[in-house]
Amino acid sequence: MSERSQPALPATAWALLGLLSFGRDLSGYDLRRWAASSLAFFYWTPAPSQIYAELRRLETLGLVRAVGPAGGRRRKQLYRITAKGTATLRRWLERSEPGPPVVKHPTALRVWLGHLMDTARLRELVVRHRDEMAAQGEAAGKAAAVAGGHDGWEYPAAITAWSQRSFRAQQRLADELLADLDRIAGQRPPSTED
Amino acid sequence: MSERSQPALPATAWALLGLLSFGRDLSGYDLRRWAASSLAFFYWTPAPSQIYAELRRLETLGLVRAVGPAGGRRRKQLYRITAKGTATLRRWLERSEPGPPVVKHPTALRVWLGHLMDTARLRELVVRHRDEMAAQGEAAGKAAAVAGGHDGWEYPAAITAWSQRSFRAQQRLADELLADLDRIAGQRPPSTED
DNA sequence: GGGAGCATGTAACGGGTTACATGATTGG
DNA sequence: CCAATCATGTAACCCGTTACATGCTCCC
Repeated sequence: MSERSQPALPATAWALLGLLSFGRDLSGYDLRRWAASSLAFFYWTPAPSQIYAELRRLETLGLVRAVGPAGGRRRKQLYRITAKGTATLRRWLERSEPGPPVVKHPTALRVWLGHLMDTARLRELVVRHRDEMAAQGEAAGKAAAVAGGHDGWEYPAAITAWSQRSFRAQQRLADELLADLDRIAGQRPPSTED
Repeated sequence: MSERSQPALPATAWALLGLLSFGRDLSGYDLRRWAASSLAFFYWTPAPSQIYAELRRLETLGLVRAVGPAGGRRRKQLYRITAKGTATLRRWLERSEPGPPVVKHPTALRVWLGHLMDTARLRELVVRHRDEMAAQGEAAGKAAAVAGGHDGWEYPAAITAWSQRSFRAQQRLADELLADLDRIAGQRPPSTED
């Protein structure tokens, strides 16, 4: 028991353990899809190859265990979290510091560099971003509805609802930004104002 | 002129060119600090070592040019964007597709896994997140005020103002999430409700 | 039987981080 | 003169992506 500090696993490992912590047996493929439709809203989706690689590592560490294909005949390797895996994840959640949310917003970057861009194109990019946020909001809403149905899924339901509200907020922010953009575009050209 | 498609530079390169596109001569150190106090709000801050490495690459590509230390005696290498650098950046802004904003939200991840956590600790994490958003909002507000002063900085001013509003929105979202958390915590234990 | 989606993987690459080292300059 | 900050860099590492390969299974 000299394992005082955590094994220092990469983010993918914690994400996968988290997905498995809800008690289902899942394949790499399942994990990818589920991550894409829930984790993706507030965290991130690892590439498939990374998922499979990480699953093998977790297995050698004894944090997950390969279980026989449930359905039967498909060549589909299912994984189940072990007691040790749950304990490790729980310890990580309790002990590690969350750190600040990381955002990387390509559209905002372009607005920031608006002085180098065509104003019409810039505006169009922001409009597309706003529409994208609306679409994401809908997707999150569906995920929230699904999670809300299950017993014991109160937390995923809460966080997907939060995601939905977050996307809606970003929609509004994009609209406000568009107003600012129009104001700037109206002032920039040698205008005949006043 | 066979350079039809972009040189496919990494994100750091575009960030640095962007910082330099405002016309000032900057050192690696300056770039780091300025990135940390503006770009960081909506994009990201590369590690110092990465900045210096990338600057050398940009120089060999002829996109930036080393200029003599302005102040004089300090051992401080300043860089200036070249005409080719501006043209390349401009072309990238016009041609490349922004892609979706990427968020990686460690606190949301923990809420999502709330079933493995102590409710009091979870609540505390969200409170800390909210306070952090408030602090960031203030920082963005200051950056917006600075940018608002300069002529020709309308776009940075707009995007920092947008950042500020974004942080405020996240504050509110965190408060709503706290309410949800309390609701869940109130229901979970074998309660005497009704 | 053939195509669409399922399912798992390999190999190469590089971007970015972490940790560390070094010296110069400034201010008390 | 000493400490703090400024300023630049090296070296090692590895996570994660991209591109590609493979075969299975279902269904028409």
